[in-house]
Amino acid sequence: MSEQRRLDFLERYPPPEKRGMPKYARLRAALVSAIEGGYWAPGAKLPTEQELTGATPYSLGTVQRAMRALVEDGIVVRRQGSGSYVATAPRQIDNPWHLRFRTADGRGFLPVSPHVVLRERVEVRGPWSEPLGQEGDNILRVDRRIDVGDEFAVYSRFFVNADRFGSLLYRPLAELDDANFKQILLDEFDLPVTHVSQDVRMAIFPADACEAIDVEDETVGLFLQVVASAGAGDPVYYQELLIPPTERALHVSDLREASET
Amino acid sequence: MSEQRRLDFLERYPPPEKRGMPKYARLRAALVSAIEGGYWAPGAKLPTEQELTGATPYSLGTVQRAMRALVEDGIVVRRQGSGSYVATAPRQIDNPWHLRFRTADGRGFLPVSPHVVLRERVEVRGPWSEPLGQEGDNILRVDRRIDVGDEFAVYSRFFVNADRFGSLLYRPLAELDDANFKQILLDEFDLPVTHVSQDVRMAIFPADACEAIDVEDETVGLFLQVVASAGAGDPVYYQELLIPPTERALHVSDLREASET
DNA sequence: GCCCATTTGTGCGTATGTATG
DNA sequence: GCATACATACGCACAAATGGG
Repeated sequence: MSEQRRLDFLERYPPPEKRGMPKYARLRAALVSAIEGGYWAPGAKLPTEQELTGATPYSLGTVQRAMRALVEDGIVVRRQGSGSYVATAPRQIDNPWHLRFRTADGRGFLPVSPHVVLRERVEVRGPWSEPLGQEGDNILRVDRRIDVGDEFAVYSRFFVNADRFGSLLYRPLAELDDANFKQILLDEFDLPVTHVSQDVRMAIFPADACEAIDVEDETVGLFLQVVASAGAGDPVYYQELLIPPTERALHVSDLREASET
Repeated sequence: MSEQRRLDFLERYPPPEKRGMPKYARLRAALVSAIEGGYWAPGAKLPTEQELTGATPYSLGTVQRAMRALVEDGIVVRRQGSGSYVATAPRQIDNPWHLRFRTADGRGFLPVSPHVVLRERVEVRGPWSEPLGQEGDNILRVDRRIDVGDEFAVYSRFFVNADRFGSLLYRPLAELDDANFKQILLDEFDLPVTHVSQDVRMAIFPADACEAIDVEDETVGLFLQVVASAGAGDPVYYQELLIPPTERALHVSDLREASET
C-alpha cells in the first residue's frame, strides 16, 4: 500500500473555470498554483497518475498532458518507475518585464523596483510599428525607471497597441508601477505571452534617458529590444531597455528550445 | 472528395530508426526534414490527420502529438476546421552556437564562419566547473574565432566535459570549424539540447582575445555566457562569447516561454 | 543476482466538441 | 445545413525504469 499523499489541493487551489478552457489546462493551472503556494515543497513527491485520475475528474491522458506541460515548464521532474516531484530549483514563472540581473553569487536575482515616468500616445513610427500594427497614433508608450537592487537604474520604454489594450490608458500611473503586464494580459485578455524575441547590442544612450537614470550624458551601455508574442505569431508588446555599464549580468533567457526530441 | 495531397514524404525523408525513439518523435523528425528539405513550401497545406493516420503506421494520437510539437516549434500552423500549414516564416531550427546577428533590415541574419584557434584540456576552475562537473583536467576547451559577415569577428570559448564527449578530442581541428555541436550531440550521443541559459554584460576583453579578433587591446564589448542543457537539468556545454562593439544586434532568443496556458 | 509491485512513458482506438468553408 | 478537419477527452494495453525485498 502506498503512502497516502495529499489530494485536497483542488479545494485549496481550485482550477480556473474559464469558459472554454480545456481540462488539461485547468489541472495544470491548479497544480502550478498549489506548487507556487507552497502546498508541495520543492523536491516533494506529487500524487501519482493513478491517484490523480482516481481523486479528480480527470482521465489518465488529461493528467499526463498536464504533467508533461509542467515538465516542459521546468516546474516538475518526472522519473519513470519512481514518481513526479516538484523541481528543486523551480524556474521563476513570472519574470516580470524580462529584467533579471544575477546576484554576485550567480544564483539569485537582484530585486527590481519600477516606477512610471511617462505615459503617452505616439504617432512617430519605429521598430514597434510593424509588429504592433501601428496606424496613426494607436500606440501607447509607457516609460519607466527601474531601480535594480540599490545599485543602478535601467530605463525602459514599453509599447502596446492602444486599440487592443486601451484599458491600460485609464489605469492610475501608480498602479502600473508594479504591474506585471504579462499577468494583466493573461487575466484580463486571456492572452498568454509564450514567445519572446530579444536582440541586444551596445548603444549610446539619449540625453533624456541618461538624466532619468542618473548617468552622465552620452553613456554607452546595453540596449535590449524585446518583442513578446502570444502564440506563434501575435505580437502583443514591444519594449526597449537601456542598461548602463554594470558588473551585473543580465539574464536574457532560461527557456526551452526545440521540444520533444 | 478532398484534393489528393502528397504522402510519399516518408520515402524521401524517412523517419530516423534510432533504437528506443518513440514514434511521435520519429514522425516529427521526418516532417521537420521534409519541410526543411522543401518537400512542402512555406504556407503549403500539410496532409490531414486522417490522411496521416491512414497512409502511415501512426495512430491519430501519435500524429496529433507530433503535430502539436511542430506547432510549439513554430514550424507549423494548425487551424481548426481548415487544416495544418507550413509556417510562412519558419523559425531557424539550428541556430548554431547561439550566435546570430541581425542584418540591417532586421529580417535575416548575417553569415558566420568559424575556425578553431585552440583546443586543450583545462585544469583551472571557472564558471564551467560546477555545471559540467569538473574533476581535475576532465574539461575540454575549444576556442574559435568567428567571422561575422565580413564585418567583424567574435571570440568564442567553448567547454565540455571530456569524459562524456571525449570523441571531440580526436576529431581533426578542421572538422570542428563548421561543426554544429548541437547536431553532434544529437546524432552521436542522442542528447538534444533543449534548454539554454544566457547571461550578458559588458566587459573588458583580455589581450589574447583582442589579438585573435583584430581589435585593439582593452576593448570593451559584450560578454555572453551560455549554459546549454539536455532536458531540464543536464548541462552539456558552457560557452563564452566576446563580441566587440558593433551596430549589429545579437539575437539572443526567439524561444518559447511558458507552455500551453 | 532475480523477482515483483509501482510508476511513468508510449501507443491505439474511439467518441465528442467546435471552428471552417 | 453540411462535410471536413482540428481539439479535447477517455479508456485501455503494454513497455520500460525504479526501488525494495
